[in-house]
Amino acid sequence: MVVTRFAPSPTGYLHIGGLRTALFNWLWARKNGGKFILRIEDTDLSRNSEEATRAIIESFDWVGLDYDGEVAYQSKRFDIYKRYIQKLLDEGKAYYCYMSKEELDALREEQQKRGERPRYDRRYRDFKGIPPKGVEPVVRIKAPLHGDIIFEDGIKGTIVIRAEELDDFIIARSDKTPTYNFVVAIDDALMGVTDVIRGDDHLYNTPKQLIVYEALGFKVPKFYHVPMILNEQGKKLSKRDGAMDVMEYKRMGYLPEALLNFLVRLGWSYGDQEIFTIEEMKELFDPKDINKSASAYNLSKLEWLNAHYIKNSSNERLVNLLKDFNIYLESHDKKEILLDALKDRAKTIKEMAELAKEILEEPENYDEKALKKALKGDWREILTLFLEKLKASEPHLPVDFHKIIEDVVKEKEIGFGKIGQPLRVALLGKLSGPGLDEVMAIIGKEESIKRVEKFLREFK
RNA sequence: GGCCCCAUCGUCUAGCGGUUAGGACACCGCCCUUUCACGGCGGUGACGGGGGUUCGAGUCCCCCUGGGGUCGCCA
Repeated sequence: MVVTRFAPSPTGYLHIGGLRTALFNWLWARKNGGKFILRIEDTDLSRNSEEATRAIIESFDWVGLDYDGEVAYQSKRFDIYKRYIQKLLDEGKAYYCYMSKEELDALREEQQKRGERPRYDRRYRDFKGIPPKGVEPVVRIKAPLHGDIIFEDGIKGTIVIRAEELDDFIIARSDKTPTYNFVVAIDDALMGVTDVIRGDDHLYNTPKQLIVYEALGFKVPKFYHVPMILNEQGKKLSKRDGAMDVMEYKRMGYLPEALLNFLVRLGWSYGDQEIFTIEEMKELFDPKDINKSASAYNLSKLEWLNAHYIKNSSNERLVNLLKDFNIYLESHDKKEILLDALKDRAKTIKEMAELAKEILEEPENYDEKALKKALKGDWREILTLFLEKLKASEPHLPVDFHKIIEDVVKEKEIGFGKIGQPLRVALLGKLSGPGLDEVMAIIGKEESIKRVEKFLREFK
């Protein structure tokens, strides 16, 4: 059975890079009918926030990622870790180190000055004497002194780290709390995790965790280190790059499946396919196909995908989504026409809401450029004639309104543009938007008359 | 700086020794059209550089260059 996990530290919202690794893990587990575990890495008690955990779960809910079992909190498993620390101590595979932080800092500084790699010098590794008083020791694990640590990364290939690059890293702080590299290995082993898919900033942690696996005799999982996501400039993604928080995408009017589709294609591909339903992702995804190089985030691709998914959304769903942007269409009798017209031109739900507003509400002002184009020739005459015919009929559907426009065009022997432009500005205040017959059908005969009359009054 | 990883159009990518180097986004044209979009058609545009190996290299090897990661009692 395949067991994967997403193991964030609760230090803030879930960002899109995190969501992508979560997605990869989730897909792999779901594809194989396995388990996907959500585990909160909160061993550093001073940096936790429940808020952050809630934010992560909220994001999961929004995009539709589910996890198996309860959320695991490492802070609630300290007794387990303590047993293993004691075990290693008893077996002589770990030891107390009485070096203070100050001493350590001094040592590091000195090494740096000499141009050496800062590393603990293992001075307490085989310490037999009397420990110094007043120092709460940390526990360090005995890392191999020589040789190579080798592992096969499912994405990067064979990784070789020389033992000399590692030191006896701390597995328990002086306040007795266990550290990350230690608990990760234990939890992954105890929870039966078979495939670890994580950011490649963890690549260097892997040999450390391997040391723990080795010391405890645990079975080693398969590792996949996925390259990071870069910003649009090809630099490391940071808070300054705008939308990092997954929930921000909801607020901007993106559909969860668009975000997921976008993220799955960042670093992974399946031939020339661009559009993937969740089902297709599950069917086709394989972590071994993930690229080795980092990929840059690009918003216009996301927008394109979002537009695609909006186009293919049911109007019923759109009505619901629009509520978040203060557009309430349930009881609007022409909502189908409105939604169908807007679907093709909105890149986000937010944009769709804005466009809807522009149609539903009488224009407050008229675009300058649009006016210049509209107030030409005998526009007044044309609109007046149109108004006359509009009042004399009972139009409901777009075709009905179209017929009226057509009549005017025929009678005055003009092109559609001659009436189209002034009428469009009168109705919408600008030159773009859905077809005029549709617009009028949506707002109705009376509102159309009202807007044209107002326009006629305003511009003599 | 040490160690490690990476390198195809602007961007996401296909390519797994023999291709006119393909697709997508973006961009630019044309068509459709009462406008703006949508859609359709077409176009510009890439193997970072240098050495090898080979009959043949985007594909394999080495070096350089350029990016990135990491060197915590953070995760």
